[in-house]
Amino acid sequence: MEKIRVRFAPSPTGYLHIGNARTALFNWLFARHYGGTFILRIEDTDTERHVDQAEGLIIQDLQWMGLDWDEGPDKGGPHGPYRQSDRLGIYQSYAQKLMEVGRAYHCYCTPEELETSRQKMLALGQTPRYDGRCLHLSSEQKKELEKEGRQPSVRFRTLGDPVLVNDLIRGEVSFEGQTIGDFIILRSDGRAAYNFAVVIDDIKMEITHVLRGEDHLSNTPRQVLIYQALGFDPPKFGHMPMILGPDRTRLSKRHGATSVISYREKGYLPEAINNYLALLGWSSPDEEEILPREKLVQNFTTDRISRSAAIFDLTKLNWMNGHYIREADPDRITNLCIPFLQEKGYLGVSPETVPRLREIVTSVQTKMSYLSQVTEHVDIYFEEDLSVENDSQSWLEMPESIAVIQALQEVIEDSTEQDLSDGHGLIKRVQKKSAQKGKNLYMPIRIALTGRTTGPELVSILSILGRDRCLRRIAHVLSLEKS
RNA sequence: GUCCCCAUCGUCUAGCCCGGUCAAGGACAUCGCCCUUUCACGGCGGUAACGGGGGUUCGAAUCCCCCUGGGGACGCCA
Repeated sequence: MEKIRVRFAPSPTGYLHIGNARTALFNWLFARHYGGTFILRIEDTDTERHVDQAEGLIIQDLQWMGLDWDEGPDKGGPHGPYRQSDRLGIYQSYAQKLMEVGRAYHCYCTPEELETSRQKMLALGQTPRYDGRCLHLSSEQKKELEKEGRQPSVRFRTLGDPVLVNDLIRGEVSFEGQTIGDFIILRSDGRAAYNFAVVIDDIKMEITHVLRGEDHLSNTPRQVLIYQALGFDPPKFGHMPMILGPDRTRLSKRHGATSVISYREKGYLPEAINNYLALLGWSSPDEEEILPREKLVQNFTTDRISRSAAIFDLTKLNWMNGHYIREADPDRITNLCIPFLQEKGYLGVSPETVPRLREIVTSVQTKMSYLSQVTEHVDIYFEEDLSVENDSQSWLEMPESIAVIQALQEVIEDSTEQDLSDGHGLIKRVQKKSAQKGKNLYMPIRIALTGRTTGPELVSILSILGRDRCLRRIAHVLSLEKS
């Protein structure tokens, strides 16, 4: 069997988008499953939309996701260069070849002229397509147009025959030849247009499989035509279902966070992003949903990619991320939470000055869907002035509760710091002293220490807070009662 | 408008290719119960879907056609 070679070809116009991330992931999984080669190629022929930092950001995101490539602009390889802007000469020589065999020609139309003709056809209810007016220009006419200052672009010449695309996911798809107009392969400034550059690159880089979004399906016949005109076999195509927003339109900024980096910054784990994205348009043959990356690699085949578009469901991502957080090593989670705690000002000058940081974070590890939520849960350890919430208030109106809190105060006063780390023993003593048990015992303690009816386990709170802060809070709550 | 793709619970999906084992399975969400000093986690259970209409067939979620609905493409963007 031939060695599989696939590529991910982003254009550096911004952050790595969730949809592109899934494309990258599927290609990577496919390559790794079959022991093939995964190539990163930068499609930067669009100088207008080019963003300087974008390539680096995209590379960072891919690395964060753990999608490593075997050939690419940063590491080279036998089929480089891997940036389209460095390959312009290659495209031009192939365009020249097409001109020589009569499958491409100069077009002198201006973008404005093309736009008006497009509008006209649209108004007539026709498929907008180039009318071929420059195909039969004589050399005199060309000279005239060039005198006007027009720089020609190069158009591929279509023949009107239907085009068959054999798609791994969709099966045979046929396109009417008449609906495909002659399209531009080289712009008037000499840069290659997308449909041309991809084909040339995929040929030169010996790409065997092209897995991409369904939005590219209707481009495919154009590309197939180029392969045929050049005498090459097209690679195998697989057009993956789109990812849509909750309103069933293409996922975009107005649906909220759509860049990988925004999820990273909110504290999503790469394994959760990978796992969730894998399930958008693909399912495992064993029907499992929690799939670590090795399992993903092992189970991934294109025949289990679905055909219908999928809606990006943040709720399920949150569940899955929460799952991976719970499963993760506490030290790792602690480290990942530090930036959020610092930003909130909880860590002072340096994380090391906060004792028991690990216990603090792990005491709330089961409660988070994403790591930035850590601050909402650990405020009880850091905020000095804790207000008493409404539903806690009614507990404080009961004399029994106050008695428990007073008992707690006395017990802690008689305790050492060491005793505080043995919360069970300490609470037992409060129980004896106050003669309360169950909720009536624990709720007042919780409220005295945190001002709330919900939170981490009491024993963690006791030991994390320590003797002094416990006493301060108890005194505070009791003083509220008296006033 | 034209071309192309798609159509199973609210959402992601299994099943469809090779029709009967599907009174349609799982997951998220939701509801209830249990566990539990609280919340969360976890466990158990419930509600919930084959878009519509025609065929073919003894039998259709599965095959065919039409309709409807959704998406994509139609650029000197990728």
